[in-house]
Amino acid sequence: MKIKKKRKIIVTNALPYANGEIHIGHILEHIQTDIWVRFMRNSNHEVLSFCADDAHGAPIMMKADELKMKPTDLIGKMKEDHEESLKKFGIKYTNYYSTHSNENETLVSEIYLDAKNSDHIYKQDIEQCFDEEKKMFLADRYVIGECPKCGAKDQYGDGCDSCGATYAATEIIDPKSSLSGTKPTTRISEHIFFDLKKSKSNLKKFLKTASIQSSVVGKLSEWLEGDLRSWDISRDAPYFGFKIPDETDKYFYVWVDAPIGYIASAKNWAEKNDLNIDHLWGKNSEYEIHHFIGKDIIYFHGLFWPALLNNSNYKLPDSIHVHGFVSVNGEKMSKSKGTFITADQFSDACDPELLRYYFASKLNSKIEDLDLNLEDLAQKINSDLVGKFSNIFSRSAPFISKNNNRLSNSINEEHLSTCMKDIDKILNCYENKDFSKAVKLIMQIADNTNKFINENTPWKIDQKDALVVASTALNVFKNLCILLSPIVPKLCDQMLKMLNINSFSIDNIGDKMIDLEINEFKPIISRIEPLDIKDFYKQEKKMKEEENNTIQIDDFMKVDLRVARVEEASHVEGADKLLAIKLDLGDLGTKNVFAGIKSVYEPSDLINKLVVMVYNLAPRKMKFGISEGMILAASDSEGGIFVLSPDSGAQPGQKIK
RNA sequence: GGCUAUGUAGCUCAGAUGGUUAGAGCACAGCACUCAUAACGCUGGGGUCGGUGGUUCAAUUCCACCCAUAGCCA
Repeated sequence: MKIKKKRKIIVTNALPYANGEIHIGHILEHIQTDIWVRFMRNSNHEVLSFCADDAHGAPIMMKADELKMKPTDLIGKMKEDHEESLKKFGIKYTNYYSTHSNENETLVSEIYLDAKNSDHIYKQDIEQCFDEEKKMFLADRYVIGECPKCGAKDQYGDGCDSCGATYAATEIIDPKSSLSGTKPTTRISEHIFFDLKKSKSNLKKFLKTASIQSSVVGKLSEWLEGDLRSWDISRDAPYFGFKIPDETDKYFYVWVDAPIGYIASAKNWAEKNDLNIDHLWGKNSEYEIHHFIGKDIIYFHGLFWPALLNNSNYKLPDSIHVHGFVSVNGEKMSKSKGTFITADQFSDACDPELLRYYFASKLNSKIEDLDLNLEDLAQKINSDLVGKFSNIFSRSAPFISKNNNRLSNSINEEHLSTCMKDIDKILNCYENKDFSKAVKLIMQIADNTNKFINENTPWKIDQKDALVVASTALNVFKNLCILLSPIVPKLCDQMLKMLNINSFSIDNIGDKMIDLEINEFKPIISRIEPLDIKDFYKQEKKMKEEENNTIQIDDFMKVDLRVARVEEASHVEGADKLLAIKLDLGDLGTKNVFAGIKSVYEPSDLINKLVVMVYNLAPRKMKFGISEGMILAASDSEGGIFVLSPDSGAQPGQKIK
């Protein structure tokens, strides 16, 4: 292994939007980033990771309105939920912040004014649809009507799904506001633009120097050489966002403050740690800036963002890592198709770490979509993690156990060095985000080691020699744990703990475990059954039922309630709370029950009282005898026990319904 | 509509700067083993490499067109 220079790295993830839950599409990106971050840290580089909730924009304003909440309350709750969901997948950031913050507002103003002072900002009137009832300008997607080209109905204001035409929302025929249903009027408004053309030569330079996948550079160059339109960065009030300095009722478009939110998150952390943001992100910072994003937001990160930063005090990204989308069982993720899976739904149904392994086993550095195939997932976990990886420990353990859990004092060096030959290749794959290749190579080592055990048949030879075979296998296993730890950290941590090792550093790969005591093996991961999409919704359905807690009449009718007369009542010797009660149920005869009402009622108070009894409750054996039902009483944590009593006239044995 | 990516065994993917029988893992079948969580090992069946046409001595690999899927069109 080559000793590499320690790098200083800042990593960001695309900011989850604060109007919905984290879903497994988000999770793919966070897992990709997290694996890379963990690997780089294990390789002794310094890595800071920053993320935040993207908290501004019209959709959030409207969602808050719909839920009758203040936008700030909505985004506060969302941020908590998002962090909670990510945590379940083992994803944690150096700092997870919000774009709705003082730091961000300051930075946005600063960067905007720098752009303005360097003459990249201008104003221009534009025509826009206006909802007279809601008193607001409408984004194109909130205008619905007939396509002006082909006449297709119910098309959005920005383009036609049917014929593919693009047009302005003001051109649409018979337009309606999707907010109020009214016909929008057209109004003129002055908007503020960022002049992208002026950044063309700088952007060209940026594309040459930054480390970006070639196909992304190709796409960006194509845009760059095309018609570089200016970027409309203002929105009119009402809008949930930051006010533009020196303007009235003008707000920054959410996409201006979103990427600046990366820096704001870093700044928030820096200040808490007595550091200056310039040290992290200033033009002369030693830190490499790496953005991980999905292919849908290439334009923003590849053109607008560096253009905006050019005239600021902050450095441009060193690298942009773009990934594809997630599909589920071959279908696009969609709520209507029932293939939409949220992070929480997944973690309720399946160990989240298994998804980390599955995604890793399919991730590469290309911008390809990745299909989550649930049968494939189970297969991969069962054969790789259980059958190959964990199996090495499991099948070696009995021989070690026979030696009081002490490893042999010599091992098969030849096998060990055979297993080391691809280590550098594996580390390179990790660094280049070719996780699928890394996983493949790691599993090859596991395969070889299982074969090694097979060929040496430790069950047929002397215990002394068997111990050497098993100890050799465990030495390889320790390395496998370290190699897999960025992908499945929890699993590897548990495995290494059994080996009394607590470092994931790749430096430990060379170390040998000889004549050491380890802990008794316990199986940690077991085979799983393939999941069905429906499994993700079961839990939720159950929760909903519990929440509403409504029952059908049939459910109620299952409980057979009867009027009963207390015939006898007495203290129970040795019982602190119970009274023994004999109930008269008319034609139904008598029943004996115990009731926990001693603290409030004297037996004599109860004689001849009419009460309500659950007649068909299964008899329950208690310390003092069998209770054949229960009588109903009201109480809560505030205290009180109030036995229910039917009005006089009710007859013992009568059904209550 | 334009652009981009993808299309290789039942599944998930690798690969070929054009050249003898196209690879892996899983699944399946047979054999074997019993240390291991019905795990591991060996052997085998299975593919006109999305379609059509072209360039070439030779294409699955290059080119054109088409089809399918996904995304982007700020």
